[in-house]
Amino acid sequence: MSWADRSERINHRTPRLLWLQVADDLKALMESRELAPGDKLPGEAELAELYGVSRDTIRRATQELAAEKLIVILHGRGTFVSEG
Amino acid sequence: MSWADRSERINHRTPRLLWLQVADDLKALMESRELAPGDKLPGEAELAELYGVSRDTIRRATQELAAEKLIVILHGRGTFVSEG
DNA sequence: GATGATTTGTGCGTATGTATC
DNA sequence: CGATACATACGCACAAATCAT
Repeated sequence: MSWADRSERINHRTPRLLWLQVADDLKALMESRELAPGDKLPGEAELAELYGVSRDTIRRATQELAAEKLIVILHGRGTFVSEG
Repeated sequence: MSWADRSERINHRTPRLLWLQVADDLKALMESRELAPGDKLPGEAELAELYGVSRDTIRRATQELAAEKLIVILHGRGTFVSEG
C-alpha cells in the first residue's frame, strides 16, 4: 500500500491506549487487504511519524500483532504481514 | 533458564519494598544457578510483565544488583549475570 | 571483503496522571 | 502531606543483524 499520514486514526484524548489504537488500525488495513500477506511495513521510526506517536508505542502495537501471528518481525530486516 | 511467570514471588500487600522482593528473587535464581554467569536476563519490559510490576520497579532492582556487581547492565545490549 | 545505511533490539532518562499507604 | 508504586508515553543513545554500495 501507499503509506501516508495516519495520525487522524489516533485519538490522544481518549482513555483508549494509543498502542491499541495503532494495532487496531493496522489490523483494519490487513482485513481490508490494503496490507496484503508478505507486504513490508514501514520501519518503526517511519510508522511513529505516520501515526504521530513514539516508536515505543509503535513497538507495543507491532509486538502485540506479532504475538497474534498477524505479522512477523525480523531483526535487521523489517516487519512483514504474515503469509497465509 | 526458561523464563515463565514469576508474579507469585511478589507480595504486593506487605510493607516490603517491591523492588527488594524482585532483587531477592533474582539473587535466589543466581544462587541456585538457575541463572548462571553469562546468562542474559529478559529485557526490562518483559521482566516487568513476568513479575507483574512496573518497569520502574524492575530498574530499581537491577540497578541494585548491578551496584552489588551481581549483574552487568550494558546499554543497548542487555543485562547479564556477572562472570566469576 | 569493507563500508555505510537501514532496521530492529535494548537500555536510559524523563514526564504525566492515578492510586495507595 | 510525602513516599511508594502503577500505567502510559515520549525521546534518545547505543548495539546487533541485515542489506546495499
